[in-house]
Amino acid sequence: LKPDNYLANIYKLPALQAAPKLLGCILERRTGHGLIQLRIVEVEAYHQDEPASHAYRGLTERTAPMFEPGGRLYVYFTYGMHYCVNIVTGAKGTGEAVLLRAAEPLIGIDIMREFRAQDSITNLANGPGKLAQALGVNSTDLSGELISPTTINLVAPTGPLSKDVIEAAPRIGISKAQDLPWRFYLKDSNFISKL
DNA sequence: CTTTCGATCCGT
DNA sequence: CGGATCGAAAGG
Repeated sequence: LKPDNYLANIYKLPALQAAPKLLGCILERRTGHGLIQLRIVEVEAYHQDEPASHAYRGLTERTAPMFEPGGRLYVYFTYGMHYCVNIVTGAKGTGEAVLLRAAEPLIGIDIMREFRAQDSITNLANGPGKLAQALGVNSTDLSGELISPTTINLVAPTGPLSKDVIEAAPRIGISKAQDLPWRFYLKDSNFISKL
């Protein structure tokens, strides 16, 4: 499979299957200040049949992007000050997405330091709000196309990850469905949220 | 219409 | 552990 087809097939999957496959993929964005790249190390799956998901109560103006075909972005604003970035997956009409929780900075580190007002590399994108801020995401980026030079791009890893470097655990910061182990992260990463 | 509370972060 | 800060969703 070519890299593009590789990702296109992941976008078609249900969020629960797509989530672990997005680990190791490279997130990139071209900003006015230069190129930013990060390696995804932690994600969470959400879908409409489960009460912790924004899509649980059906299609609303806010959650509409989750019901679009896989490959778009679902960006939401929360706690009065933070943005979070999701990759929508699945077919049109199914409300599901993968929350990007943490990533390892690779390229454009000084740009991210500026966006975050933070010097420590391990503290640039080790949380969903921090990750969005490191990418320079704001209200103009709500629910855009994923594959576009003006928004955010995803690049497949050089090779498939072996299953035993991935850990599954309960999701963070939710009050419902806390038992579901739908959070996935790379075991050996130093860039996970909640160190 | 009014109230509640969140897929968070940071400083204490 | 609590404050910041605001919009979506729940409640009356």
